[in-house]
Order: sequence, then structure tokens, then C-alpha cells
Amino acid sequence: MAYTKPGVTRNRIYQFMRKRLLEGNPPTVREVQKAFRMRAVQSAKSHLDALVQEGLLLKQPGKARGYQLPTKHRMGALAPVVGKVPAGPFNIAVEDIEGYIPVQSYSSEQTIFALRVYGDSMIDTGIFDGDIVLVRHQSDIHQGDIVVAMIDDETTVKEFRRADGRVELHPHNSRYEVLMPDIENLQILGKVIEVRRYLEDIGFIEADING
Amino acid sequence: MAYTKPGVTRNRIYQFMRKRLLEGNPPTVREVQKAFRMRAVQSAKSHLDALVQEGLLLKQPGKARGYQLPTKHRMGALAPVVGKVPAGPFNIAVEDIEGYIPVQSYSSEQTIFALRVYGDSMIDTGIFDGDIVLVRHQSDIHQGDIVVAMIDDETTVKEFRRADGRVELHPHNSRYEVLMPDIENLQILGKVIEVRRYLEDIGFIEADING
DNA sequence: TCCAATAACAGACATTTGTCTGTTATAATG
DNA sequence: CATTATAACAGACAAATGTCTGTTATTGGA
Repeated sequence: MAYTKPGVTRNRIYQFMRKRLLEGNPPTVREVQKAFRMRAVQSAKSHLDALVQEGLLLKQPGKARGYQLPTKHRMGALAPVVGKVPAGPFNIAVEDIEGYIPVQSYSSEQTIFALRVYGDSMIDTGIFDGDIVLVRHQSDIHQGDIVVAMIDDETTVKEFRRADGRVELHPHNSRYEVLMPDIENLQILGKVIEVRRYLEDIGFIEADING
Repeated sequence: MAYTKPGVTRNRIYQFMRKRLLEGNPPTVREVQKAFRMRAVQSAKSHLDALVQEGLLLKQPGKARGYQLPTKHRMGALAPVVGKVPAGPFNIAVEDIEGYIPVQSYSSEQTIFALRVYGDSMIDTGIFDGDIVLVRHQSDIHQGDIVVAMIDDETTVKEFRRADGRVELHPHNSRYEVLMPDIENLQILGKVIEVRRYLEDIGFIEADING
């Protein structure tokens, strides 16, 4: 390949390696060579050696495709996407899981699920019909949090507020009214921590076949 | 190893492969052999062949560590979050990467990055100030796609349209005007395939510079 | 018990892949 | 311009790894 300024190709190779390694598809030295249109294996090799030297990569000497990323990355975990949230004690039936989406792995203790939102009651906050919200199942809810609540077996996404000893669920859309459910009919399923909108129709990751 | 009932070792090997592949550490045939204390390479090989036959694994014939999980079962990959997109030939400098977020791993060929959006020119589509858009780097853009474009070294997110032989970049906010850049100053960096909004301040997965 | 299907083994060969030695070209710097 | 560091090239060898042919052992059911 053409000669580049010092560091430029090095950096590109690092990006390439990182991408491939995160994909679980570690390349060979010669694959790096070809990807960068180099005419000698050593050209790729010396860059890789340098990256190992810099601590940007690890490798197992002599092993094919032996490069690895240094730290154990907190790979995204997979959160189930549910179409409907079950009533009663919180556990998600397998048959309600549409698939899985990758999420940041927070603490492993936390239960995070994804829920598709219907309706436009939160449109002012940018939660549109069909959007997916990531919900952390927790009881510790604060004033102003966006929550997924269940009122009489019906789920809804609203802003949580407490006033006059009552719970208020505020829509973010002036055409809707504030809900003030009886506490005995109300169950807070969790806090919305993320909103996602898929502009392309991407199928979710399917459930594991065997488990 | 000891003879097992038909299917038993097969299933164990599948579990083993799945684990290793999700870790990004694809094993060799001989590593499978050793893991199961087999005395012949072929013992492992034939099980792996069978798994490929059943569609539970993919492989690249002849390639070292060439086994992969079918797309549907693949773990999310990590996409870099960039604050600014570089001009010129498309490659992201390490120093511009704020961190990484987990994304669905589509085809392994595709380059996906995440970009934080500033401004409210797309507010009608629910892309708010500070939201993060996932961008697939591609040149194949169609009418109506939301794209990330660079006009004179400045990035912007708009709806792409072609009219009268010109490119129009439409904001989704009535207070903004349609951009009609000269083609020589315009570069389409990719198509927006997803929009995300983090309601909690979650740090991105860090780029491991230090290891 | 017999038989087909599956599992496991043995040994070898071919290809892929990592690694090595040495050379030439360009970049950065004073 | 001279010098040093980095980048890229060339060709070869050795280890790792995929793949092949043939054989033996065990399972599961007729």
C-alpha cells in the first residue's frame, strides 16, 4: 500500500482489529494484510506487534487468529423484548418474549426488559408510537421519573409524581389527562432508562435454541 | 472419551462452541478435541460438521477457527460513539471516540457508529437535542432516508431527498429551512438506522486505551 | 441376536497461518 | 542535506490447523 504518515495506518488497523474482535471474528495477519492492500505479510505483522507493544491488543503467540482485546469488555447483555407485561408477580413468560436486544450491562443483578410502547401520550418527551423503552425493574422511584405502570392489568408509560399523598401519572401530551389511580390498583413495574426507535425493520435477536 | 448416547456429546459441544463464540474466542477443532478429552481430531470434527449440517453453526471451510454462530443468535456488537465525524476518507480516529454502546450486529461487513445529535432540527421525528443516532456507513441512500451528511466539514442529520437533480436535506422542524448544498461540498456519511435516548446518565463502555 | 446408525479412534497429508531475516522507501527532524 | 525512525516490501520456513481415509466400538431398535 501507499506510504502513510506515521501512526495513520496503525490507527486504522487498530479500528479494524477492534471491530473484528468485537464481532467475534478475529482476523489472521494475512487478512489484515489484504484488508489494507499490503504486499507483504510483515507490513501487517509489524503493525500488530506494535499494537501489542502499546498494550492496545493482546495475543497468544503462535496461535492462529490469536489476537484479543485487552480488557474484558462489558459486552452488552441481552434484554428480552416483551409485547405485554404480565400482571401479578414480576416474571416474564417465555412465550411473551419477542426476542432480545443488546443493552449496556449494568449490574448483573438488575432486571432490564424492553417494552414496545403504543400510543402517543408521551410524545412531548419524544416517546413515539411504536418506540421501545428499556425498563429497569425497581421499586425505588423518584419524582419526575418516567415509569412503566400497570393499572388494572393495563400497562402505561407516564411521568411519576407524588402529590397530596397520592400518585399522579402525568402524560407528556396536552391532549391527555393526568391519571390518579388508586394505589391498590397500581403497580409500578420499573423505571424507563432508555428510549429506542428502530428506523429500519431489524429483527430482534432470537431466543437461544437450547438454553 | 467414553462413548455417550447419540446426541449427548453433540449437544455439549454445541454449548461449548456457543460459549466460546460469544466470548469472541472461537476454538480450533483440536481445542474442542482436547476440551472433551477425545483421542482423535476426527471425533471433534465430525460433531462440528454435524452441527453445521443442522444449521446450528456456520463455518468458513479451510479457515482456522472458522466457526461462527448464525446471525440470529449472535450477540450484539459494540459501536463507537463519536462526538465529531472526520472529514475526508472515512475512518474514525481513536481520540474522537467517546466510548462504545452495544448494538445489534447486523452483517459483519457493515460499519456502524453512533453520533450524538445537537440541535432540534429533527424534533418532529422525535430526534431531540442530545439524542444518539446509530449510523450505518453506506452510499446507498434512498428518498426519505434520514441521513448524516457533512457539508463543508459540518455534520448534520436530515431527511434525504432528491429533486430537480439536486440533493435536498429536509429538517423535521418547521422553524428550519431546507438545505440545498452543492454536491461537491456534500458528503453523505450514512443512514440513520436507530435513535436512542438515555434517560439515566450511563457512561458508555470505555475505549480501552490502557488495557 | 442381528443390523444400521452413531460415536470414537488412528494416522497422515494439505493448507493456512505465524514468524523470521533482510531490503527498500518515505516521513520527521535538526 | 544528513540522519534517524517509521512504513512497506520480498521471500522463505515452521508451526498450527483443517481435512482426509480407513477402522473399531457402542448404541438403539427390529
